[in-house]
Amino acid sequence: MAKVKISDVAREAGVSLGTVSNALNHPEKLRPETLKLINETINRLGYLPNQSARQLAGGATKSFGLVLPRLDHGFSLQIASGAHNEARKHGYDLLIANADNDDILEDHYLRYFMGTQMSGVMVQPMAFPDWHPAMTKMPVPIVHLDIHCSEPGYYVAADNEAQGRIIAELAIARGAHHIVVVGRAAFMQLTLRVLGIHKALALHPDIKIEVIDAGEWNTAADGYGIGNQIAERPADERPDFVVGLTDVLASGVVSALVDKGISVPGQVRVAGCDGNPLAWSGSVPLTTVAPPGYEIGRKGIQLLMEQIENKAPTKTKHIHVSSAARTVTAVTAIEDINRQELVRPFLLERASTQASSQTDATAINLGAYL
Amino acid sequence: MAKVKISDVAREAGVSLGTVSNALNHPEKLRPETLKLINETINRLGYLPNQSARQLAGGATKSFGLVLPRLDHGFSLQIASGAHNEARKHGYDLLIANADNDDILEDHYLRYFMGTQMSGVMVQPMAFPDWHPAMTKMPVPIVHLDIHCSEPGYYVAADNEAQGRIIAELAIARGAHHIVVVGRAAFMQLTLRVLGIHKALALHPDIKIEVIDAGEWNTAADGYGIGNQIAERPADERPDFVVGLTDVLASGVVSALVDKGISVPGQVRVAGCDGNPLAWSGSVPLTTVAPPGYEIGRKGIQLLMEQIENKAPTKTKHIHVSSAARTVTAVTAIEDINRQELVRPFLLERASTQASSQTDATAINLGAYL
DNA sequence: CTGAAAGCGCTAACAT
DNA sequence: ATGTTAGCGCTTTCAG
Repeated sequence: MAKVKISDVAREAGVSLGTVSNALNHPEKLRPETLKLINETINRLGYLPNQSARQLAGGATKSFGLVLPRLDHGFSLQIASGAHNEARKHGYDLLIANADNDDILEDHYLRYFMGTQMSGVMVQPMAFPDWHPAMTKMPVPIVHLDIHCSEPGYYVAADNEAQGRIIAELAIARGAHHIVVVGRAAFMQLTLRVLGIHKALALHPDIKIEVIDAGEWNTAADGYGIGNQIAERPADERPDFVVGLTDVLASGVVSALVDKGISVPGQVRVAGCDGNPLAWSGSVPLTTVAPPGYEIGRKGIQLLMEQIENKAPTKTKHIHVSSAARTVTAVTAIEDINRQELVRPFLLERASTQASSQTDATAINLGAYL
Repeated sequence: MAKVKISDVAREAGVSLGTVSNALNHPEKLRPETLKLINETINRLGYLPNQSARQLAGGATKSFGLVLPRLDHGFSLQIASGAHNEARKHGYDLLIANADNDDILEDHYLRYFMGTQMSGVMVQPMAFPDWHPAMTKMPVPIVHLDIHCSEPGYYVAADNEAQGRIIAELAIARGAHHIVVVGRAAFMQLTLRVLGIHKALALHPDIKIEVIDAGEWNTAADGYGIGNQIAERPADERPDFVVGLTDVLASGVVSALVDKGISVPGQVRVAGCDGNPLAWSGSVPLTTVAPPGYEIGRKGIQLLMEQIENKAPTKTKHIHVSSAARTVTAVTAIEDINRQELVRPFLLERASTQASSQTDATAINLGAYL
């Protein structure tokens, strides 16, 4: 129980405290034999450097914090994975906190990380983040994932316009003549998807496109309703390709269609648009466009590194300003950068749009999400 | 960038430094109005307590560390989830580190957490852990997950014997007359599974049981080989139920059987035994017995709490023993407890053993792993 | 409630 | 190459 500390090691090894510290932080400065002696002593005593003390004294930490909204979604895990690999590559540790769908917890961990003198923090914010203006000008580099935003800050997100474009291109490739886009473009993201679809289709004036902007919440039930409506049309007015702005919507459409005896993908192909894993679970595995979590995580760390490196000059080295003059508002010196990185999503084609039936749909899923 | 510190808050709020500290740690000791004033100032200045300093000064941390071997396996995520919820319930934070299948990293994070003055640390060790004897008597409560071990320490794992028993009971329920158990019981875990199977079957002397202990690595290829061998037997010597000691093995068996034109589960039912998600991806979704990750995570935190509470008396409060006498070997005072908790696994029945074909196999998967 | 002061264990100068 | 020392920011006394 008695904690072994650096001075114990020094005493036991018969060297000075500073030497042990050097053995830990600048081993190259020691004579190999001294180093060896010290390391042996460290192991013998089971000494563990007190990280808190190191950080307090040293400043830097060489570790990043990542706050995730949940751990049960492949996308977040991909982010964690990409972030971790990139961080290790730069010699940094990555600590992950699970906000568990709770925005208070999210905030809590965010502050915790910033207070731990992490070198940087990343967060995949919960839906509709309510930015503390303070957050923006925090003393620690921070990157927001999976979200676009015009506020100053660093953001990495999937390219929603590309998401739409990709799905439209698939429709074209599958020989669609009449496409119906389903869903209420209530948020920026969805609007961008619609935009992408239109852009891709602009090159194909022969293809008929129709947007059904019904329902308010983009629920599966909304999708089901729209699917029903489509099913009841005379065959020649029926689309041959339906795009759901979200996968939930699309899967509702599939259910309705199948219930009405319309074959998917035989008579109508259906695709979602956001890589939601639930897309596996329906009766017909749903084609979708998944955001590349791994890349987003990687990119996020890269932006963190960038901030760290640019900021390097800011050496606050023992500048003993008179206490009175220390007006904290000097903080505004931070440039109000807005940096947004978009990462291209990728197509996950499954049974709901396939030309011929294939059996390996599940394998594809696993590759993408596990 | 200039970090706001507690003294800044004190000055701005016109109170003393100690009062701000109290506002943070013992708010009940302050007059409500002072508290409010201080909190406002804290927000206004964007003050973030330096966690490193707090820990250094205060000792405790109210947070746990969890080292996971990987983030891409449902089991580990379940652990994380269960651990997180239980930790929050006790008012603790949970920080997760991903060792990424690298035992050096695992060790690194373990030490990191211990050095961070975490209140406790949990680890789901990589296969074949090579216990540092030191680890056992660390200054921080530690719990090992997903592993049995007779070394002193705290362990929470799935009940492997139950795992075998459950699968055997399923076989019985499905009317098996001739069961083949496939796999090399190379490790304790697998041996226990076999034991469980035998125990369950002991009550049914009419059922024929056969163990094929082939291959050395329990690979899918091994399973395939055994599957082939089974397929080639005359129909009356062929088992009607095959249990793979691991899912990988079982899926190899399924492949071989199907390739030889033997229907699964029509002619032969096959089940795995360890809840590996890959069990979804084969041509026939595989029945398996999954370890209850969530429960294991929960239980782990409970053991941590237990250690913390028992250890409470150990107040090392400023006992200024003479430096010379401070022999570190006093550590041995820790009782060499060996505490093992077993958690019962649960059956995930899928197509490979089902009586009638069902379609919701995927839904079951999602429920279990996402 | 204030003010002052003693550390917590370590790092990074600065000497030697 | 090694020893010495001044903090890092905070929590806790303890006496007003």
